[in-house]
Amino acid sequence: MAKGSLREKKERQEQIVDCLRSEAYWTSQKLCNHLNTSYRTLMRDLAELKEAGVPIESERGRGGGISLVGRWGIRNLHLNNSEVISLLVSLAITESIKSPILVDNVRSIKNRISSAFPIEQQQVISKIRKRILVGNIASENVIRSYSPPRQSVLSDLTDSFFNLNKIEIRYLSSKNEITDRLIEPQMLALEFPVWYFLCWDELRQDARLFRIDRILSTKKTNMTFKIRRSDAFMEGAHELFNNI
Amino acid sequence: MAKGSLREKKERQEQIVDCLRSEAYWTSQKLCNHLNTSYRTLMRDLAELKEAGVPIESERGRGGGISLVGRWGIRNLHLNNSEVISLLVSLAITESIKSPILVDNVRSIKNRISSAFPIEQQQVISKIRKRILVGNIASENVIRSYSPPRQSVLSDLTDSFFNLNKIEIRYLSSKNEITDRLIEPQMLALEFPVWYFLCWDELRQDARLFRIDRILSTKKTNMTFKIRRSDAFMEGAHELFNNI
DNA sequence: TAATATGTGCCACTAATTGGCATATTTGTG
DNA sequence: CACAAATATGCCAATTAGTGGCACATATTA
Repeated sequence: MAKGSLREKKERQEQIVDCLRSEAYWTSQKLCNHLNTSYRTLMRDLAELKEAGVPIESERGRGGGISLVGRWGIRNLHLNNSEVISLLVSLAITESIKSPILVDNVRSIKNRISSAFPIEQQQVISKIRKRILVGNIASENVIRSYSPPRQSVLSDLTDSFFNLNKIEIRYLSSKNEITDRLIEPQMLALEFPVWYFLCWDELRQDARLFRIDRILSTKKTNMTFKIRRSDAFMEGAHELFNNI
Repeated sequence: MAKGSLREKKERQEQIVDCLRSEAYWTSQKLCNHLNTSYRTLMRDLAELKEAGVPIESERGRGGGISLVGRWGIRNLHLNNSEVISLLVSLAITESIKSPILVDNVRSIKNRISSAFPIEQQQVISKIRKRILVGNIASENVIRSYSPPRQSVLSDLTDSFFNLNKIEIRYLSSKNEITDRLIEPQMLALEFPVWYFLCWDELRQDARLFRIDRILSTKKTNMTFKIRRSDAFMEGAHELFNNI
């Protein structure tokens, strides 16, 4: 390549974004100087960055210049499956709270995060989102009777939920009766701060609701299950819950 | 460059990551084939990607291969100032709920998101984080008496909070007395779902707590203020609140 | 109208990228 | 233990993608 180019293209483009982030307004001259690069190359870089989706805005004419719209950027954030879900659930919770300080932003962030993933992953994420519901704060009664569930029970259940594995549970009903069940954890619902599993009960061949802290113990199985139509699990609860 | 190279480096490296995300295991041969590139170039790309922080793992020897650790990736997510804060607040809220399904992930995501920003921004973010507190769910009394604040009041207050501008407010005290005050919104605290502003009250020259839905109206000013030591605003509340 | 910005097409120069080859190095298997 | 299958690396010649300079277009403001 031509004279004076020491760093490589990629690095230089990152520098440009960093510059634009650190100060609100730049002119191309100032940037050329700062980066020690030619005007022509700068303009090419800017064009490439814009094409790549970096929200760079430029104003022509006297008093014009170059600026970055979202001046805060996340680069290269690698998350695993359950971290993505946590992130989305977290935003959904915040949204459901209708906390005025945040609510405007939260929805758009949720969508932006979702669409920041590659398309194939978006479909997977979207499927999981449909299986998680967030409602209102639980009633005082429920909150008072709520106790945090055991960690092992919890991880078994979430595994089972994500991997679509049937699971055996020992459950303490609200009438204080202990029963053993084989269930398909179809959906998850949150009524602050209590989680419920909306399940298909194999033995009773019907939909059942299980409060997570009332599940006493679990036993994994290798049997898999398929997602059922959500209608059965929602029965008039549509107004109470929202998908994440 | 040498034969058969149609796309550019950057694009090819993105393709590599996409491949690794779409399937759990690849061998270099398979990747070379798929990308129509030479082995040598592939290895160089992999090295570069690793250096750039992409969590690629490779196992040598028979049965070895190349894989991506976090197979879900966000690329190029551009957020503005308040969106970043919303995201972090949202995660903090989730964390404070101690919702067992998420709590393990949430803390690590929070940190990963924070550190995914350029260093200069990390400092700014960290300063704001110190000014936002999250406590427990408000008491039933408070929840019952809570009404969502007016949007205009809200946006004035958040502007004032982020830009460090003093602001005049008309406040309805818990004794139902209406007073006018000039305040510095130093900190924000959440007791689910109620937000409080921890402020320096100019006229009374003391720290005061304002419940957001009791602020009747606001009037912006151009006066700026400085962050004060948080001690005055916390007074024994340290155990009740956590920074986001 | 002049001054000051960004945006673009063209072209020659060249250094950064590429691919091939040889060679380590690691690991599992018969 | 020897062999096979994988990743990892150094070197070098070929070449192309990237660069910079120049001229010109276009937009905006004073």
